[in-house]
Amino acid sequence: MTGTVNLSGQEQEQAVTRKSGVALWRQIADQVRQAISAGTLGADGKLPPEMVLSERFGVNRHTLRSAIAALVQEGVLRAEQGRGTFVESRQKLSYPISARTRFSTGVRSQTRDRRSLLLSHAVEPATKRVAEGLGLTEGAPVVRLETLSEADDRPVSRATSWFDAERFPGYAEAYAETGSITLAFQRYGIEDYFRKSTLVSARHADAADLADLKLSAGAIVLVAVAVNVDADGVPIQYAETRFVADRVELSVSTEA
Amino acid sequence: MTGTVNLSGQEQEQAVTRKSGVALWRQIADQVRQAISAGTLGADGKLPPEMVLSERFGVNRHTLRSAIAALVQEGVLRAEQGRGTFVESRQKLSYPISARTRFSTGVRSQTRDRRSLLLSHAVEPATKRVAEGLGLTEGAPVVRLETLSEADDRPVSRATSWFDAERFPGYAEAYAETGSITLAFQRYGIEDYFRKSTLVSARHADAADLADLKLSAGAIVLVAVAVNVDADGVPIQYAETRFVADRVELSVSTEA
DNA sequence: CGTATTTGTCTATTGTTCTATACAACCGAA
DNA sequence: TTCGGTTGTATAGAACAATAGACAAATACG
Repeated sequence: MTGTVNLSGQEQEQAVTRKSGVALWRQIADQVRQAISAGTLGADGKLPPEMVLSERFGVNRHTLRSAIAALVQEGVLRAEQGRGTFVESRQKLSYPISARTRFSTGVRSQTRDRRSLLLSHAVEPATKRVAEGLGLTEGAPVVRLETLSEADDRPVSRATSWFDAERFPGYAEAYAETGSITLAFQRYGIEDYFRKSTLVSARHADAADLADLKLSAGAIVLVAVAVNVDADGVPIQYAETRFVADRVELSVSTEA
Repeated sequence: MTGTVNLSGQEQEQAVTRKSGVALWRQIADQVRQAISAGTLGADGKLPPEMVLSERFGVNRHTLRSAIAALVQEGVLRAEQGRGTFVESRQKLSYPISARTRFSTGVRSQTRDRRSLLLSHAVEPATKRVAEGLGLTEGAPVVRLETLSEADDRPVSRATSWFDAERFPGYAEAYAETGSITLAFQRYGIEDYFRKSTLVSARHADAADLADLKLSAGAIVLVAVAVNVDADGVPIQYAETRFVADRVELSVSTEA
């Protein structure tokens, strides 16, 4: 039985690990960002002075300033000389995952402005993984969509979707015109569809996602690999979505 | 429309970001570990030579060696002088999340040996967050359990659970004797219970979790915050589980 | 106005990370 | 045994991260 156990992992602080791959300023930036999300730091909209925080984390003031600078760069904090450092944005978006999951609709109430951008699209042969997800044979033609979602003018997710190119020819154009997966499906006579399965994992963002999601190196993404099926249970969409872990949580409701 | 888009984010490689908080060797270690999990690297059990990998990632051989050293330390790889570097363990555990989620049972078929350890326990007043989860008033006495789960002698998750101390007096002892949440509940007449909700997020592991889960600094944990309810819908357990992101994925099934 | 508080800038020093080059040790096969 | 391929070790310099101390600039408040 250990003596010192942190209460919950979300309510603790002041725990940095030295000389091990991740710079102190980044560890602190991550913790501060998280504490702001949890409301345990800057609940009144204002951060404690740099001297106080640097002592609390046990680092030099300059190291702490590097962490704050990173968060200012991200738009999480705003520093004003002589006045203090203030919280600029706090809320985490909560994405519901259920049989009726439609990412574009679930978050509508939580944010003012939500947009989806089509970055690129292509028709290509299905890889083994995609073929399995869509129930096709490997090498069958599929439409690939690369999309970016923003909320309040800040990127929140980056998705790659695949569709059966034979069943949904010109899907990319349909999506581009409607700006919605649901509306594009309606053009093919699909009035309703369901989320069959979702695999959730987490990892460091790769270079491409870092750029698209405007993150700094070392940032974490939540990865959701999902299969959507039509009313007959036939797979119609295979998608991998990378969410900015700092801004998003996935809510799995399993009520009957 | 960008021209260069990586196929899926899981099938790409060779993308490190310089001078930004996370050491190159750690970024590479993360990517190699991930590629091994995905089967895109070392599928034949053997890794490409250090020279090949270092060129592929665009770094010095020594930097790449640091990454490999970290993975050897973690038990992912095994290096043999003169022969090469070999994959030691590969599989990711998949944890199902549904109304019937019982973490201890879902993974049984995927692994030979699975154990849960009770690290510590205590009775304490409920924080606001815990009280809300359990439907109690803030400050009401709750039992807190700190547990660690291992599969094949390697830590996979670290959980903190809270229970109503008035309804479940001595719950910690019941758990210690049975080694199971489900069996412990049966002592209080609860034959069945359901997962009401699960919030999934991701973050860097804090110092305490790094130690318990035997991770190196900068590692990522998947965080699942869950509420279990009894047959009447009354909350009986509030839990926060941190999974080692490199070894675990969460599977959300939403079939009707 | 004057003072305390707070963020911003500067210089210097030390330790870690990354690069570069070279060579040793080991394995497997000709 | 010899040789090519591979991992292991050593050394030195460049770039970055962290510490330290001092002071400037802006704000808030009496």
